[in-house]
Amino acid sequence: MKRKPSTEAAAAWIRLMRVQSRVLDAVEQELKKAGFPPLAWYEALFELSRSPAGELRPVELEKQMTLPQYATSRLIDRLVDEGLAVRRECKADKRGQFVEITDAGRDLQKKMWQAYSAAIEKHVGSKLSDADAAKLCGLLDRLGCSCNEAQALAVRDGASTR
Amino acid sequence: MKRKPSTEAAAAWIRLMRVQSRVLDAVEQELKKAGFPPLAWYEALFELSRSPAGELRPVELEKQMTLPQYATSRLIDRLVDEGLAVRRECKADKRGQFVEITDAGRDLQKKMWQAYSAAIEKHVGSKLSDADAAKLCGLLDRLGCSCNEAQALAVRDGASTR
DNA sequence: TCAGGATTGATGCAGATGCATTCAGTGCGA
DNA sequence: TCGCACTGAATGCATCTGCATCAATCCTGA
Repeated sequence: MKRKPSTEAAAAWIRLMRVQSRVLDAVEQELKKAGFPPLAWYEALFELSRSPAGELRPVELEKQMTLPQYATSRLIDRLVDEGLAVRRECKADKRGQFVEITDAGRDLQKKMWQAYSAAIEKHVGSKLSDADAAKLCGLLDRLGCSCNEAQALAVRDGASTR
Repeated sequence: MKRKPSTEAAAAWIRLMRVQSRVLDAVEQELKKAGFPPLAWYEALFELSRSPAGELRPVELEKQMTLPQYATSRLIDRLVDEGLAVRRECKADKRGQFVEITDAGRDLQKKMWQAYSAAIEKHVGSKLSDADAAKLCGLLDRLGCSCNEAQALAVRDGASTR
């Protein structure tokens, strides 16, 4: 009789969990050692910087980053506290607001990309041929109902800014 | 000129992060909806239950689970609070202790496996052929300096208890 | 035009986490 | 056998997270 999750599926599951957490830890550690804030800040700054006017509604940011609403709200608090972004009122919808990246924010995003891209290369790029990386993408996409394209591009586009 | 992290590597990185978090969230949610504690509790109970005497030194547990020391200490606190494990003194090394799983702990571990295995099947098994799952394993292993075998077996062995 | 429901964003609270430190106990070398 | 470095485990503190809830505004349909 076949096992419910096959041996292979179970092994894939556990590796997905373990490997991701190892690799993520490694990358976060490198950022931290370089004196940078957590990855989430980078992601947020990146999303803001690549948006047309350098500003986004919190709701948008939330969607891009797949973060819960309250987490987004607090992340913005921190960015604002550090002068990396500012809140602007939204005339069209008075419930809402815009979050705009500041020059300091753009600057930090670029600096972080140096360290971030190096970490990706070290922990992923250098361990997989491009062809294998592409295969891995394909397999992962089958699990994730596909990351939306915007997100898939988040890192790649960043590359052009270095 | 080639980009430092190739497009493929960057895409693999971002998918690894996003897909893992989606899948993990989904699985954790199902456990929670079924009224169970978090996955970490299962892992700990599983490690304890499969150890020869049903007990482990916190240090061992820590290694199996790749958790920081203080996290292990607190996880054990919670297990003990809920009567799922007990702390026993370690005569051989008075600094240390043993953590022993209780009947209630074994029971919960088995019950959780029902929900857990179903969730793995739903979110991983059903989306990948066994051959693809194996391929995914192979690629992930290249990134993770390989999960150690014990860990790789954590889920699979559990299957035999259902 | 107004009631009622949906959306946007913030926040109080409880629990979890990371970090550094502490304390007890061990074992080795002088 | 003493001193000292190391190991095993707990904990105080600040921060972060998850959850539920709130207030404000918006939208829709009668």
